[in-house]
Amino acid sequence: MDAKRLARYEARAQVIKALAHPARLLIVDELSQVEERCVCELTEMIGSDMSTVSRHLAVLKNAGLIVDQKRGQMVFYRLRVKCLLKFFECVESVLACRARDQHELLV
Amino acid sequence: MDAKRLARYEARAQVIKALAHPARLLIVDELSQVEERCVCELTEMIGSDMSTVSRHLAVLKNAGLIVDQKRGQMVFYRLRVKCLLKFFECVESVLACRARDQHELLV
DNA sequence: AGGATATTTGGCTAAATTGCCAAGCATCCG
DNA sequence: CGGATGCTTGGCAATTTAGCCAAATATCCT
Repeated sequence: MDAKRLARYEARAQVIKALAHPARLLIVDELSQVEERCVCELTEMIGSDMSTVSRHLAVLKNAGLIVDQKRGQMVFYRLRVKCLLKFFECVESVLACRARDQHELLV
Repeated sequence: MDAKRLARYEARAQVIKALAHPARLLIVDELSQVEERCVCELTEMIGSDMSTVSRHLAVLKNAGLIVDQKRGQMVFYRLRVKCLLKFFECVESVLACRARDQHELLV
């Protein structure tokens, strides 16, 4: 694999890796529906320590998927790209396909 | 996060995690162009040990993204879902967005 | 049978990821 | 000022992931 091609796949992998966690998927899913959420709201929804959620948000931000905005003592996050729904449609079709095959095995 | 929602995000995360590696992205990219490839061809393209590539292929297969078919002593892999191109379009738009922002910082 | 080729798997080590607690920082309120 | 609130960061332990070599398996060829 030549250096240029490798660099491109590494850049893609970084973005995809940022999405590869249940809590971060919840965050992205939520932000695709409500414009913005503060850390405390997301922490409530996810149900783990706020420090953990803060780190998840940092991963998503670092990957360029979300942006933050501080207002008062709260920090609000929102999506930076809108195409993630198509993304998830594809993931769901993989899951549906897999479920169908497993069902056929049982018959 | 209730159990059902968690289960769904975990299933999604497993699929996405399978894609979150440069070598596996190369494999998927290649298979979106050429119908099928044997392990030896992919090993040649990636440039690491065949055992490593075989493990990457197992990850993708386990996630339901590719299927294998043995013919003679060779094993051929092909994509099981066709929607991955849309997937990558989205990733690319994230990267483009990020690049634009970084460029603006320099100006 | 016996050697060559293609692939997978076991075993190991190094590195990355995750999640919690505690501590730090900034902002608000009394 | 001083305490409370919202969030981030340092530090640590547990788990997962990645990649290599060597060994095992399967198929092909002679």
